[in-house]
Amino acid sequence: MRIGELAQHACVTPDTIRYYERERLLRPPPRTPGGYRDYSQIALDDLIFIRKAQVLGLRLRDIREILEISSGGRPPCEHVRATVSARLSQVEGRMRELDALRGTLKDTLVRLDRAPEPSAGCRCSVIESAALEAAEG
Amino acid sequence: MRIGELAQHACVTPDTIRYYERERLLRPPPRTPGGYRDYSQIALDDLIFIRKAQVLGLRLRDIREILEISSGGRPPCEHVRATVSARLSQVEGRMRELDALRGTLKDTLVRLDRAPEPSAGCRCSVIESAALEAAEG
DNA sequence: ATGGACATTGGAGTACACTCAAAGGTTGAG
DNA sequence: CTCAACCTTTGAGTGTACTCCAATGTCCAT
Repeated sequence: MRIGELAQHACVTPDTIRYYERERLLRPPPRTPGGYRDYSQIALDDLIFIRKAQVLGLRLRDIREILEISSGGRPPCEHVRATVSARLSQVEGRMRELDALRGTLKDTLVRLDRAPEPSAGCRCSVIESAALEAAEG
Repeated sequence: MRIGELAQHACVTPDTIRYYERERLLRPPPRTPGGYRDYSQIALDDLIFIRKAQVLGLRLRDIREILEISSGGRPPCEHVRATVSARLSQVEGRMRELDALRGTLKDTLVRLDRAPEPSAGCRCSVIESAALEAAEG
């Protein structure tokens, strides 16, 4: 199977497949006499595994580690659990940050509604009056 | 005031100030005979304005637009409102994405707890059994 | 043999806001 | 004079997962 066909089966582009190979997520396949990559069904399974792991929220770096462990013959389930758990913490942390940011943005909109008419020469009273610790010293 | 002093007052690094100049957020200041940047108090105000707008969740690109408008003599408040509002939508969209991802990750952890003992040769039954639409055809 | 679809490589570009390094010039104190 | 601390510029690197390009080569049907 050539790269275009494999790509179609997995709903990715050939560029993505070559990228995964460069990043060592897929092993380099054998080549045809003309130099084309020649994939087996196993390569399709590998590629689909990668996409599934991505859908679960794992990063390519994580997925590479999982694949490396399972190439070593050991089941990677324990590592998967740690990875998923770490990623969950990361996502939750990011959500907390975004939540705080959302609060600030909403508050800013309220203040903009209440703000006096803009005076000439001011940049923006609402931004100027924003709290900024430790920058005035 | 030289760049290091300005940087200290604003709690940023000299590199950041030069970066803002390259990105046209700060105007190029006059130079000393030796070629050093020579900042006024006004530059500090500008820099603090930028940091405040950043704390409010605006991007440098947005802030540059606001500064351009206010250099033109007009108060940028109307534009600020539109910018803040757009950024709020963006943040909320991102939060919805992350929330979905969090759900998937949590669900995966539950399935990992319930999973049978790993069998030799399996990569990871939980990942393998993940739903992946449109990739099997 | 000719044309079009497909493949190859290497390298650059995307978004974002910096951050760092190298190689050199300036300033001010001792 | 010398030394450290500071400054200059240019250019590249960070993280993420691709995406696109050019120039060239292969395959297959006509």
